[in-house]
Amino acid sequence: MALSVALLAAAGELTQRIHASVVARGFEDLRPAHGFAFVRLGTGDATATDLAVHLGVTKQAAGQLVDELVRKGYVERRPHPTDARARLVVLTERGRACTRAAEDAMAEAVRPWAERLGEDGVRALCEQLTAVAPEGPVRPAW
Amino acid sequence: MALSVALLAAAGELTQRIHASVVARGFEDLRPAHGFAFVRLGTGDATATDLAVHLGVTKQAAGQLVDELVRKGYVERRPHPTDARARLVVLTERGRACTRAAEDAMAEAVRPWAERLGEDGVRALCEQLTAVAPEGPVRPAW
DNA sequence: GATAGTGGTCAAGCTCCTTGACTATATCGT
DNA sequence: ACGATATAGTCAAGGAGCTTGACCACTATC
Repeated sequence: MALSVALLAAAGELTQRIHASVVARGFEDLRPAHGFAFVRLGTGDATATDLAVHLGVTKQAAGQLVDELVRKGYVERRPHPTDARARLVVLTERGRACTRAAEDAMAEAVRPWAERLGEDGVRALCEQLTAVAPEGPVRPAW
Repeated sequence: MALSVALLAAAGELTQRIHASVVARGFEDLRPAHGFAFVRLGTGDATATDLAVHLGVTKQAAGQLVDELVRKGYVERRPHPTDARARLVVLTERGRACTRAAEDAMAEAVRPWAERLGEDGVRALCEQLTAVAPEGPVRPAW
């Protein structure tokens, strides 16, 4: 019980820290939700529909999100190599820079834990957490 | 880095499980966000403004949330004992029943961890997580 | 080659939250 | 005591982000 509450509170705090750090590095026009999109977009093989599935929203909502990220210069659309209906959504250089900032912020945020748990402890904790959410990082959606 | 991702994913998954369980017990007109409000309301001494601070939203938004919960029968407003401007927001019996359902769901969701970590391990993990978010459970807000 | 399925877009509407303005009560300073 | 300032709450209007529904273009299946 208390563990659940602590986990949710920690996740909320972690999200805010990451976001604050990303904003501080000059990416002021993003919200925390965009980070979850970037995780999927990072592989370079995502379509808008893939993104919709990953985020747990409709494909229309995903399309609007992509529009916004294109307008702000974080991603661009490219023709899909094998499917003329689809369009790949890939990160621009700015998008990759933002991704690096978020990764740095994440590493920074968990540094105290890493020091306390040690490398093996972190890996073990990671595996336990992953066991709960095997599908990878989806948008929390509350 | 991976730890952050795993933590966020676990929190999202945990939220969905708790919500699904609460809905399954007959509280179908609530969203996960309401749970964060119930945490603050449980103490019985909360005003709408207290709730706003706890959730990180404006007092107007908190007031609308309270209106909704009153309409659905989960809380009721009472005059504040010492401040004629303020009104206490307290859980009804239905509200308390829902809180118990959520607590059960939380305990259920972390049972596998409890078995694996042991009582001391859970407490230690709890403390580490709490160290990151000392303010208690606030709404994640992404 | 007809038929059903999938990727994407357009349009309308809804929900929840915001900002701004306002009233009533409380608190503080002198 | 009393005026100035701060706080609890409400009303109103607007906006961001999501939804549903309809639709077109292309793909896959038989």
